[in-house]
Amino acid sequence: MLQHSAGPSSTGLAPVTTDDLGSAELLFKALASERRLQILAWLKDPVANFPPQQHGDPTKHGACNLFIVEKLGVSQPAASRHLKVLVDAGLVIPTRRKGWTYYRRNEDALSALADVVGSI
Amino acid sequence: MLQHSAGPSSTGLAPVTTDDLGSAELLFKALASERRLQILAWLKDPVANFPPQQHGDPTKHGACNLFIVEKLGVSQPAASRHLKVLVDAGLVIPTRRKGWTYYRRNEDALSALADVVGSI
DNA sequence: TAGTTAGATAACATTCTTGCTATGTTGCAG
DNA sequence: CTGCAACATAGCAAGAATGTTATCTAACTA
Repeated sequence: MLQHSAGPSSTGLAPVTTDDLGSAELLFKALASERRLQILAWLKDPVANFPPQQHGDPTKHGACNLFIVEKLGVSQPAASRHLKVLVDAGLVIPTRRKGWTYYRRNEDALSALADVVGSI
Repeated sequence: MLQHSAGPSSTGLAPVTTDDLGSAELLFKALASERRLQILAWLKDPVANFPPQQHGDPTKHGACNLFIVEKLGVSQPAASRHLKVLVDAGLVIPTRRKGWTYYRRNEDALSALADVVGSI
């Protein structure tokens, strides 16, 4: 079971109720940032968008935090907080392995977004 | 910040390019507020959600500003600014008639949201 | 013309967001 | 154990968001 920080639920999937304005707001807030949208776009294809990783499978666990930091062009803590926003919204899944942390898209949550938008 | 100044277009339809992170950010910012989501939800059915209007056709032009202000429970200027954010994002269309202003959903723009979300 | 009403704008305070630097914390290497 | 690398957290400053009250403008009405 993939478990991490203080996500809204222990399943890693955002508990989206299509008529719950509060959780919809949380999702939209996470998306309301060009940097975070950029991260999500990059994570669509980690292999193409990031340097080759020696240590983790990009297609399986996602891109290494370091690469995201570097490509974002902001300080490491700033990037870290952006990633936390995405993780807290359930849109991205972190994996800690050895000394590194990998991030990948949560395609289930991203698909569920369509329902949320459809309910607006 | 991006350019936008006047309303995105005189047609009332947002110029959404699905791969433009900037305009997607603008849309999500507009949606990243429980109050504004609430307004959009109410405007789905103006007749059901607002008192009867003597002066404008709710189904045609939307709900009167006054009713939205009152139902939101915030001051008139605060509600006015929320509505402006929605209008600027192209999600809501204002109609000025006589002394009143009516607001209705821009269903075209709201439908286009699905594409934006699908492109994330 | 004067008064009233709808609604936008101005000015301001408070809170949230986002950037930074500095410092913890954790795990691997020597 | 000691040092280093990866990354999270703390603390702070600047800008944006959101609320307020006060004011301005436009249109209707007496």
